This record gives sequence, structure tokens and C-alpha cells, in this order.
Amino acid sequence: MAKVRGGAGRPTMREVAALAGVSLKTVSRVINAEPAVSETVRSRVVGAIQRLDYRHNHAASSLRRSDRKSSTIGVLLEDVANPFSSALHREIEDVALQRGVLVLAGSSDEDLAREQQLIAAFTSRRVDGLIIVPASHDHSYLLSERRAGTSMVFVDRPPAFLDADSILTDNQAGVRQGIAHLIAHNHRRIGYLGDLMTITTAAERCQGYEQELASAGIALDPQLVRLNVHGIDKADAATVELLGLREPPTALFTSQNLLTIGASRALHRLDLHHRTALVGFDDVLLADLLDPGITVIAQDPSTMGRKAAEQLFRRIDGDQSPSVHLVVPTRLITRGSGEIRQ
Amino acid sequence: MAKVRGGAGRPTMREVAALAGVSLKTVSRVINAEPAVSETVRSRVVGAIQRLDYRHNHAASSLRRSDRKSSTIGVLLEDVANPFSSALHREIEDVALQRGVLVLAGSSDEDLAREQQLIAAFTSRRVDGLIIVPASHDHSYLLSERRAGTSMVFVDRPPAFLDADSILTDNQAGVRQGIAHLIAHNHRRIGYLGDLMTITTAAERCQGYEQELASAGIALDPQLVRLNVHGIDKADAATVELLGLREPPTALFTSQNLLTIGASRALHRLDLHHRTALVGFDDVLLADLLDPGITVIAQDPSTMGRKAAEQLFRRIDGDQSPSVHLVVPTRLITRGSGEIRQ
DNA sequence: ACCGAAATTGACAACGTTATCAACTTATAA
DNA sequence: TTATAAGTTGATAACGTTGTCAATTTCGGT
Repeated sequence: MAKVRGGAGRPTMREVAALAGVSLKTVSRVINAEPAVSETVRSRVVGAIQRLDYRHNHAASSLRRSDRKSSTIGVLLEDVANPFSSALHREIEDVALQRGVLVLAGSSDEDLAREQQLIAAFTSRRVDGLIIVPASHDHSYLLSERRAGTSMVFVDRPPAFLDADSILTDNQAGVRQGIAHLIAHNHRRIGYLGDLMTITTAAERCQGYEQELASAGIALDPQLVRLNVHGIDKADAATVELLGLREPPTALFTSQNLLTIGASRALHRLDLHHRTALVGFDDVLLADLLDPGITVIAQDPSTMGRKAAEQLFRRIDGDQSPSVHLVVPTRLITRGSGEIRQ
Repeated sequence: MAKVRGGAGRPTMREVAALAGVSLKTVSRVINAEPAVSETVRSRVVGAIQRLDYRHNHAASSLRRSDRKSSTIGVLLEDVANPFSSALHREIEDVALQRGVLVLAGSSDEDLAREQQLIAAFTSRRVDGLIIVPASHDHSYLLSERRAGTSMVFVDRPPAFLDADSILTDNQAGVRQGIAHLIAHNHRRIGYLGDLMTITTAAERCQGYEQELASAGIALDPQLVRLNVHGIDKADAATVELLGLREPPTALFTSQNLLTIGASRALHRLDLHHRTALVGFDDVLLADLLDPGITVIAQDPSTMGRKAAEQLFRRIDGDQSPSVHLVVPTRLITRGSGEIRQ
């Protein structure tokens, strides 16, 4: 429809009303599909809306409406470009869009200040709820938000100093299963690459490693453990170091997807990929096509995203029941690299 | 700071003003860092803001402000979980956050209706601008948005029936380089897997294939061309079909990242990965570790995202110059699969 | 002590919408 | 025909904020 007005900016309901020859309120009624409008008037208003290319101003509307919902939620991820994060994101988007809710997404980069900056920007836009993969370790700063009525669900990592819903992976059990798998293939010297210990899940996974070794009666050799390894390149370097030891590990457990990639890269370059066993935490695309395929402890980000979004909307809809803590199990996928025997 | 009020919902500037014993307007001045406020009053207001955990209401503010900026942009991607899309997304987020602008992200899933639904939801929230990877082929429906003052930049695919900025990959040149590479390795029967022909880039890439064959004097064998192949599994199946032909291709060109993965999967299963050459369009993680590594025509989503965001903000800042059309070059990365000779 | 200028502060309207309630029109029943 | 109910429609205030402009306070110079 052609634009038929002089003024700058977007047309308002007032202009629609003038063109249709009705009152402002009647236009509002038509837009909100309220019943008390005659068909004659209705169609006249609809015509005016189309002629003017009127677009409802959701912000002004929600300012005045009694529910005061912005129909927007904020999602704080580690990095929207990380495969785990983006799988979460996608599932959340789908659940949200079904309800006409849009998603503001942000990457914390494991940076506490950036996390708080993003959360502040979200709440300043009055999001109806938050889904948070936290980088920080004290979420008491969110208390006031919650009291003010913003629902929130934590994903992948639990809230600290705050009682809130959480959807987590069973990190310890997953790692223990992976380590047990390597032990079952006769390995005793199992190297471990861990991400930044400030990340809750990294710490939990490390504990899983220690526990499983202990329960198998294997002494932990600190030389074989490399913590605070972050990103592909650091993992590559750490792997080279480990395999250069006088008594190198016969197997590696990498506790995050990028670390698995880095370690795999190093093993291939050293031509040790058929001799050194490898199990990674979190699945990665193409892992099945390598030679050998990479055995992984797979997480289920889609399920986690869906559950988190569903729980969030339950809260937004007014559910006041005690906090829910859901643990999503992991799954061992054997592809060869973890089945190399010692 | 502790909450010290009775009323429900979030505290407003009016309540801050009452607690500080000043007028509403003075609180507004403090919040917007306007100069004309004495230090005494300033600190009293800041104290009240903290005591009440006041959070500025960005929506109400932007409704009244003369610039009327929402400090939010909308990004329409094919799928936020797709590696190409999420790399774009991340770069856009970084440019935006530097300006205090948040990003609403959505996935079109190549679905025209979903595209329009998301764009409508974005504009209804009065985003300052849009970055669009279009699924549809008629963007005249965006004319009125642009006239209303919403800036927009197209990425990866050009706008149709609409004059707007675009940041594109040089698809034809990229594909031609890949095909030429295979021809240089003596291949004459080169199979081609193409994505949905409704996707502009898929059509362009297909043309690149035809052109390069023609310029090398190789007749196009329709049997070797599979179009409208979408997703990993379809690509896998199409590859099996091609290689089952009486006269199978000696090389494959896959024109999208998921198709490359599917074809690679099939080649490995058929144990033809050392005999059939493969070049893929768009890089994929771990491609370097396969045996052979996958030779690709790499795109540069990060650069595209950054350029798109920068251009969008230039427009938002009032740049009225004629539309810019930027073409980002591709890069051939040889890793082995494309160098298998015939 | 007093004037004028500068600095500081506040009252009020307005942004685009919806809630409330009153006024009007039409239909139904007596 | 009239009283009453039901269905429509509109006038006005309000949501939380900022723009405008006027009022008040402070201060330097005489």
C-alpha cells in the first residue's frame, strides 16, 4: 500500500484514527482484536492501517498495558558462535517464537564485566526473562532483578548465592564414564586437559577425572594434568608438551570441544593419532569422519535449550513453585579413538 | 543495596525523586549525566537510585526522547546455529555492543513466512536497523520500513526489488576457482551438489560451475549435477547416487558446508575418499584433520559481519549516500582432497 | 546591601499506546 | 410506544520518561 501522508517518522494510531474517521481507542480495539467493534468500522480501520503502513509500537503498548510484558527475553551465552551455545540459542528461539517472543542474545566471553553489562542492558529493556550461562560466581546482583519480577533460568552452570532454576549437564558422571572407558581399555597413564578453572563445569569435570582415577586405584600424576587450557591453540600446545614427557600418557581426556580439536590436531601432526587414545567431552561436527573417529561424551544442548526455555516461560506465566534443578545426562559415543588399547 | 519500598513492580524515577527529595526532572538529569546538577543533589539522587535498585526504563525513555532510538538492531539469519550464520552474528554483536546496542537475532530457516514474521516483530519493537540474510526474493515489502527510517543492510544475498546496501561473497569467482582447481588436476567428470535453488547464492554458485566448465571446453553432463540438495543427509544420499552411476564422477564439488560434510561422510563410507577428489564451498571445522584434509573455498563470515554492522551504523548515524555493494573475496585452502589427480 | 547574570531546579506537556468509564445507538421485551 | 438491556464508540487519564521553559537560588561585582 502506498504511503499517503506528509509527516515524518512512522504513522501513529492517531493518524490511522483520523484517516478512518474514528477515535483512537477504536483503532486500539481493532489492533488488539477486541470484540466490541462493528464489522463496518473494523474494515474501515483495517483499510486505513494498510494505507498508512501502520506498524504497532510494541514499546509504547507495553508501557501502558497492565501486564507490562515486553515479549522479549535475554539470553546470555558464552559465545553465540560456539557450537554448544548456538545450539542452545536455536532451541530457545524456537520455543520463544511460538509465543511471539523475541530473543536478545549476547556473548559473555567468560568475562564477568561483560556479563553484567549485558544483563544490565537486558533488564533496562525490561525483558520478561533471562536465560543465563553464567561466567561469574556470585549472582546475588540478580536478586533485585528477580524481586522486580524478571524470571530467570540458569543453563550449563548453576547460580551461586542465588536460588534459581537450573538446567545442567551431569559433568562428573560424564567424565567418569569417559575415564572408565579408557581404563577399561587398559590405560593407566591418562592425560587430562581442562579449561579455565573459573568455569564451574571445568572444575566439576576435573573432579570427575580425579574421582574415577581414585576409584580405580590409579595414582594421579600431576604431570599429566594441564588445567586452564583455553582454546584450540593452547590445547594443541599442551598436548605436544604432554606427549613430550619422558613417560608420556597413553591416553588423553579433553574436557571441552575446542580442547578436543586442538589435541586432535596435535596428535595428527605428531602422527600419534593411531597410538594415543583420545576421549573428548562435548561432541564436535565431523568427529565421525576422522581416522580414527573421535570418541566423545556427548552433551545435549538442544534438550537443554528447550527445557530451559520451557521452564522460563512457566515462570513468566506465573509459576511460583520452588526452584527446579534438572540434570541432563551425557552419552558416550564410541568412534575409535577411545578404543585404542594399551 | 536493600530494597526499601512497598509497591510492587520496579521502582520508577518518581520514587527515586521522592526518596531523594528532588523533582522527577532532576533525577532524569542525573541519569542522563546532564551538567546542570549540583554535586550535593547529584550524590543524594545517586544514593536513592542505589537504595531502590532503580533500573532505567529504556523503552519509556526512547518513547519520549527526540532521537527515538531503541539502541537495538534486528539480525535475520538463516539459522543461528549454523556456523556461517553464527560467525556473522558474533561479529555483528561485537560492533553493536561497542555502541551500547543490543542484538535481536532470529532464524528464517529459508522460510519466507518466518522471515516476514521476524522482520515484523523486529520493526514492531522499533529496531534502529536490520541486518538481513534474506530467504525471500522480493523485498519491496521493506520499502515502507525504510521510508519510516529503519536502516538495513543485506548480507550474503542481495536484496530484490529494493535498493539497499549489501555485503556479498564472490560466489561465482569462488566456485570457478574451485572447479578450475579440479580441472587442473585432470578431472573432466566433476559432480556438483547444489543447495535449494531458491537460495540466491546456490543459484550463483551453480552458474559458476557451468561457466568454468564451459570456459574449459568441458561439456556439462546433467547426470552429474544434483540441485536442491539440502542438509547433511540429503547430500550423503546424493553422493551415493552419483558414485553409483555407470560412469561416476572422478571429482565432486559441494557448494555448501553441510553438503560438504554429507558428501565426505558418504565418500568415507564407500571408502572412496582417497580416490574421488572433493572441493567444498565454505570452510568447516576439523576439515584439516581428515584424511585427506578437505580442500575448500573459504568464505569470510567474520569480515562480512563486521563490514555489515559498520555499514549499518553508518546509515543509522545518518549517512544518506548511495547504496554500497561490497564483495568479499573467497580463498582456496588446499588440504589434500582437492589435489587427488585423475 | 543590592543588581544582574549564571547556575540550579521544578512544573507541565508530550511521546504512542491502553484502561476506565461514560455516552450513545440499536435491539429486545413489555 | 416505551423501558431496558446489550452492543458500540469515544473522552480522558495514565504508563515512565524527556523537552521546554519558567522560577528560584547563588554568586560576583559594585
